[in-house]
Amino acid sequence: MAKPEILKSIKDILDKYVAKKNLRKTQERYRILEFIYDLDKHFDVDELHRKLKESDFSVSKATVYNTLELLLDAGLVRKHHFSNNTAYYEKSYFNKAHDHLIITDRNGKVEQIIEFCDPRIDAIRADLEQHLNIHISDHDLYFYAKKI
Amino acid sequence: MAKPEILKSIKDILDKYVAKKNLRKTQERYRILEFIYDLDKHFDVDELHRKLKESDFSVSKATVYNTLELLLDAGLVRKHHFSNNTAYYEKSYFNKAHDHLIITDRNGKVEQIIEFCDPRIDAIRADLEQHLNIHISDHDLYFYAKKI
DNA sequence: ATGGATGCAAACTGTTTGCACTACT
DNA sequence: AGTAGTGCAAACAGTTTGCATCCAT
Repeated sequence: MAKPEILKSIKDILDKYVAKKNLRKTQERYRILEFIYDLDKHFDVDELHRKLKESDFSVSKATVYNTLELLLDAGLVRKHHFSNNTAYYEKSYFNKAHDHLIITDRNGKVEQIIEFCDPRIDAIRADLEQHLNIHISDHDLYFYAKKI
Repeated sequence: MAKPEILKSIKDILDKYVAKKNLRKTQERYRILEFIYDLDKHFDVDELHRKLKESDFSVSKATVYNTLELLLDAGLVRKHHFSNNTAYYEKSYFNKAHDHLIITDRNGKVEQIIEFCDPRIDAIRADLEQHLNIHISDHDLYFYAKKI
């Protein structure tokens, strides 16, 4: 179970987001948010949908997609595309920006994800922004290693 | 049209690859390879298939997929997953390893791709390899900026 | 009570697969 | 001649969409 103060903070963020956008405070949105913050690794939509079903709270896949989209926009989750065609998500609050080392098996299936954070990325980013006179909103850095 | 010496080199690489793997030297493989090396930007499978059809040489989508897989394994093309569920490809020979700045419109649709290369990535990679005692085979670095 | 959100199923898109036919070796 | 490779269409997986129903406001 996520720590109570974290739970409070993320609900608060969702409250504000929902209020600002004039959306409704549905059970689904809050339950899915809490559920995600109880997970400790990256997950795909199917996995989340299945685990929600296994828990007491079952929702449709459409709602999972909708809610993830909303949480993404609210900055409460991050979305990743590793080197296959499935999107992966992870909670993002109290979980500072980071990069990934993806370890796959021989077939390219994701086996393990190691997170790290390196300040040199921000330096590259700053240089790019200055050099091209643009604003970079985000980045993805993935290193790949194959399991022997 | 790609420079003749480049054409010669890439055909040579494919020749050797095909010979080593005991595969056949089909028209399709060589024509698609040449075609890709005439393109100057990233492309997805659909685009390549369409452009091939528009040119004199039409092949099936299955063959496009098969051939890209083969060229990928031969090291003649690179494959990317930007922040959507389509795979993008690009020629890789005489086109040194590089990273990407993806500029999208408000809807997240890819508008422009700027390539760059920064040695700091290799430094990060080397540190990771040493620290975790693994071999990193590859990496993807994408910076994202939205068109105003 | 109103209409935004959900659930379900159908549609869609990118990719993979199976099988008859073609053409390299 | 033998069989890897191709073309086509059907199957698949992940995601999106349409519409009837439900429930937060």
